[in-house]
Amino acid sequence: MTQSFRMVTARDVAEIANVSVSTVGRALADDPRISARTKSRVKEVASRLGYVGNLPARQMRGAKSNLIGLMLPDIRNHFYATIAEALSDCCSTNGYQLALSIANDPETEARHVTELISARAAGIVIVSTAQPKRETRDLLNNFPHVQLLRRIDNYNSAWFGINDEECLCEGTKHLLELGHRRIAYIGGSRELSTGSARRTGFRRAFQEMGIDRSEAIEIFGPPSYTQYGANAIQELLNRPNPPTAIITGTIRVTQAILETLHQMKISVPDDLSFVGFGDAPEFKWWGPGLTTLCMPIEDLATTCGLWFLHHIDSGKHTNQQHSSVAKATLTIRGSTAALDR
Amino acid sequence: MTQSFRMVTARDVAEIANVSVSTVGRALADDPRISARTKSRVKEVASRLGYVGNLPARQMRGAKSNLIGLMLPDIRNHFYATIAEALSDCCSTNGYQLALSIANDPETEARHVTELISARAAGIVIVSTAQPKRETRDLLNNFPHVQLLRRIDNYNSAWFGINDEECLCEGTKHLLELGHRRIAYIGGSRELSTGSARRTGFRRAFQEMGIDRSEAIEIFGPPSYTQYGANAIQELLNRPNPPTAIITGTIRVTQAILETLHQMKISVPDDLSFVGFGDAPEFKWWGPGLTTLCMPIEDLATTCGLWFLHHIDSGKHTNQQHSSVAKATLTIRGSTAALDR
DNA sequence: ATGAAAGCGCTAACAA
DNA sequence: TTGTTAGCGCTTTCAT
Repeated sequence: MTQSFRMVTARDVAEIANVSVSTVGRALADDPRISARTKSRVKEVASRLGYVGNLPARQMRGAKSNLIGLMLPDIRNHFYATIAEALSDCCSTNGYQLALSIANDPETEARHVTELISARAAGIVIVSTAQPKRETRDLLNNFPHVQLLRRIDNYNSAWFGINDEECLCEGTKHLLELGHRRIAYIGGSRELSTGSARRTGFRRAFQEMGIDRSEAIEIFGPPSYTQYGANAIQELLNRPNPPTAIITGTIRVTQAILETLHQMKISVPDDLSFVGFGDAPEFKWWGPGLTTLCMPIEDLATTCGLWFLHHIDSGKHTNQQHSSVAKATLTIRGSTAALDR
Repeated sequence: MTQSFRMVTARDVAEIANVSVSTVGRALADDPRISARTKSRVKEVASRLGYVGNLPARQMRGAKSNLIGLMLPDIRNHFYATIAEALSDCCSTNGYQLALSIANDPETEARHVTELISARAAGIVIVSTAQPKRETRDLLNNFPHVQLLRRIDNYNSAWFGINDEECLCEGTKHLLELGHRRIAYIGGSRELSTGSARRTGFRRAFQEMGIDRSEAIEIFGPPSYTQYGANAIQELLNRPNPPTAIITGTIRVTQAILETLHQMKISVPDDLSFVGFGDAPEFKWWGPGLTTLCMPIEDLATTCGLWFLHHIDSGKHTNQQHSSVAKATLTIRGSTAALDR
C-alpha cells in the first residue's frame, strides 16, 4: 500500500491507443497535423483512463507554472481575506492558481519564499513582514514579484498600496475639527512602512491645522495584535487624564477595541470619540456606527493582480520601479462627535 | 527582455565549483560520501549564486510535491478563513504549502481540481460545491483527498465535519423551550449535505418535544447568499403573522440578518428572538449579544489537516471511509428571550 | 571520494 | 500524417 495512486502517463495512453507518445501529445494539444480520427481516439482513451497532463514535466520543457504565490501575515483579518479573494478571482480568470502562504515572522517568510521559488511559481505577490531576512530579499530580487501594501525599500520592485499618510491625516483632522485635542493614536508597528506612514499622517494633521501636539498620545503595536489593542485602550482610559478621542491604524486593533469598549461599557461618542481603520461589514452596525477610514482594498488587489499577471504573461521584467496608490477615504458615522467642555 | 530571470541550475553551480552535477546534488544533500572540503565549497558557490533546487525536476524523479490544495467556496467568510489559517499552519509545520482555490460553482471547481492534479499536488482538502461534476468525482477518486464539512456521498473518501443535525436541533429546542412556536429557519441550500442535515435537526426538535410544526417556517438559500438573507428576513417580517423567532443555518446569512435587523431597527429580543450560526467575533457585541451555535472550526480543520498529512506522509491510501465529527454547541447570549403573550 | 550515464514525462525538432 | 530522438534539471545507479 505504499504507492496507492499511480498517475496515468501519456505513454499509457499511447500504448492503449496504439500510437506514439508524441502523437498523444499532439492530439491532446489539437495539433492540426493529426487526423481527426486519431485525435478522437486518443482523446477518448485519455479521458477514459483519466489522464491529466503532468505539469512538472511540462515545466521542464519550458512551460510556466500556473502558480502565483501570495504571502500574507494573517488570513483571518478581513482585510487580507478580501485581498486573497480578489487575487484568487484574478488568477482564476487568467488561468492561474493561487498558492497561499501565511507568514508572520521573517523565518517562516524566508522558508515560504524559498518553497515558492523552488516550485518555480510564476510569481509572488507579497505583503512583507517588517524585517525580512537578507536572504529573502536576495531571492525575491531575482524572481518576479510585486509588493502589496507594505513597502520594503531594498526590494527593487513594483509596489501597490494605499495613501496611508493622507488617510490618517484626514481622520485626525476630522477629530481636531470636532474640538478634540487629547487624541490617542493606536497604530501598528513603526517598523512597517504602513505603520510609519500612518503615524506621520497623524502628526501632520496637527501641524497643518497649526495645533500643538503636546496632548496627543501615540501607541505602537507589537506583532501579536490580538491582546494589544485591548490592553492599550484599557491603559489609556485608566489614566488620570484620559483621551477624549481615539484613532487607530490597523484593522485588528480596531476590532479588538470595538470589543473592549463594548465590554467596558464606554459610551461612544459621549465619553469617547473613535475613528476606526478599515471597513469590515460589522463596522456599520457597531453601536452608533463606526466612523472609519475605508479602503478600496478589493480594487487595490485586483489592480495589482491584473498588472502583475499581465507583465508575467508578456514576459516583461516585473521587478521595476512602479508604484500605484489607491485612495482611502473617511466615512463618517456615529462614533465621532464634537467635544463639549 | 523576454526571459528576464534565468534560474540558476545545479549545472551552473557545478561548473563554477569545478565538480560534476552529481557531486553538487550530493553535497547539497549532505551525502556522507562527499568530503568536507568539497561540500563547503559547493555550498558556498550555491548560496552565492542563489541556487534554489528545481522542485518540478525533483518531482520527476519521484519527489512528492509540497503542495496541498485547499478548495473553498468563499474565503471572506470568517468560517472558511479560519479553516484556511488552521490548515496553513498545519501544512507549514509539516513542510507543506497551501494552494488555495476558491470555487463556488462546479465548473470552476472542476477546473481547479484538474489544475491541482496536473501540478501533482500532494493532496486536496475540499469543501465541495453542491453538485460537483462527474468528472470532478472521477478525478478525486483517483487522487489523495479528504472532504471537509460538506459531504458528497459518491466520493469514496474520508470526511471531517460537524454535528450539523444535532446542533440545529439544540438551537431550535432552546427557542421552543422559551415558548416560541412561529419559528423561522433560514438555512443554506438543501442540496448541500450540511444544509439538509441542519434542516432535519430543525424539524427533529419539534418532533422530540412533541410540538406541532405547523407554525414553523422554512426558507432555503440560493448560492448567492449576500442579498438572500436580507431579503428573506424582510419578507418574513412583513407577513401578517410574522415569526417570533428566527434561527439560521449559515454564517453569511447570519451576518446579513444582523445587518438587516439593525437597519430595520427591529428590537431584539423584544420583537424577535434570534439564534445565529457560527461564531464570528462581532457576534459577542452585536446588540444584546448573539445567541449562537458555536463551532470548533479551528480544531476541526487542524484535526483534518493532521490526519491527512500523516496519511500522505506514510504513503497510506487516504481515500477510505473515515469520518470525524466535531461537536458544535449553543452559546446563549442576549438575543433570545422567553415569549410573553 | 567523485564522475558518467540513465531516466522521470513531456514537447519539439527532425525524419520518414 | 505519424514516429524517432533529444533534452529540460535532477537523483540514482554503476563505474572508477
